[in-house]
Amino acid sequence: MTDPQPAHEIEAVFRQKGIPFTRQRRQIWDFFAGADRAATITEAADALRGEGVGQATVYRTVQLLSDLGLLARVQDGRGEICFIAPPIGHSHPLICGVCRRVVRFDGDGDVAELEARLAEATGFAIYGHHLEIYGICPSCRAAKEGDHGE
Amino acid sequence: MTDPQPAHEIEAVFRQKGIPFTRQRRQIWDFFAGADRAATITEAADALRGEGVGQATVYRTVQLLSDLGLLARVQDGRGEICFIAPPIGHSHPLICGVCRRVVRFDGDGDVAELEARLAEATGFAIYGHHLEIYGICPSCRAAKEGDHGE
DNA sequence: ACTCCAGTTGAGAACGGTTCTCAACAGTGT
DNA sequence: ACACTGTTGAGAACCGTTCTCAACTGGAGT
Ligand SMILES: [Mn+2]
Ligand SMILES: [Mn+2]
Ligand SMILES: [Zn+2]
Ligand SMILES: [Zn+2]
Repeated sequence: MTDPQPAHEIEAVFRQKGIPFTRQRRQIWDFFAGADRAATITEAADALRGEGVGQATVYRTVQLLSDLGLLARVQDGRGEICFIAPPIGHSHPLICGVCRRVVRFDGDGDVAELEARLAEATGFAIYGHHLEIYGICPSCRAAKEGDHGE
Repeated sequence: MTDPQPAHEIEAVFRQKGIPFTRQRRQIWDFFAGADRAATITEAADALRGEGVGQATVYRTVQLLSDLGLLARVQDGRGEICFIAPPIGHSHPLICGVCRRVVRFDGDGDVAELEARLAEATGFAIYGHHLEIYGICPSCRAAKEGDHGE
């Protein structure tokens, strides 16, 4: 439940919509799906530069995957915009502010009541939310304590 | 409780830290505090261009105010990065995806239990969160229905 | 197999938001 | 008045992102 969708399932989504799933698109998907932490577009472009994927294609494909709901945009501890391949279904990221490792969770139960109260109180028609939680992962905590100094 | 802090209270924060509260910094604060909706840095720079505030100063000051926790970064319906002057105390934004009007609320009660569960389950040391809720405000909804078409 | 064709790709140019430079300026203390 | 420190802003530089357009790809039709 925390593993991202394999490429062949993504390919099915593409086919169903009549969108070609090219070699480059697979490589870009694999880059994000294979990472256990959030990555920036620049990092993806750099990693795939030597693999026969142009940077324009990386930008275009990240945009495409985001539009299809197959990539989620988050921000790391320093406010950098990163992307992650979410697992099947709806979830939210718990992000390590140091190494950007991501653990997904489902927090909708907690937010649903809140949204109902807000809709009632404000008259807004609520259509979405954005919830990220930040922390320091166990291994980064250990590394920090090993660090002599604060 | 939903009004932003007046400039003289901000000035007190600056003084207490020994940071000059210049004319330009006041103008930039007033721009964000006076708006009832999220605004981009570019919009602030454009609005203050003729008022004797350079764009470099706008960027520097938004950075400074954010560092001091006096401005919050959010994103609008199209993913644009905007800033808002939060009211006294901790809160979260409910943002209209059409006009970017912002209503603040306190959702920490709902998130606290979730965070405790996550800390327990993952071993992360949680230090913060980012929660935004998106909707369409009553007036934009009315405008949309008045619109003939979907 | 050959052609057709709409969609995709990538090198490089263009673009535009953000940051940097540095000389002028403002404020404070002596 | 003077020195000193921090701020400001016009313009240049920077760099991440988007655009251009010719070459390419792959599927459909014949
Ligand atoms: Mn959710
Ligand atoms: Mn909160
Ligand atoms: Zn970590
Ligand atoms: Zn609205």
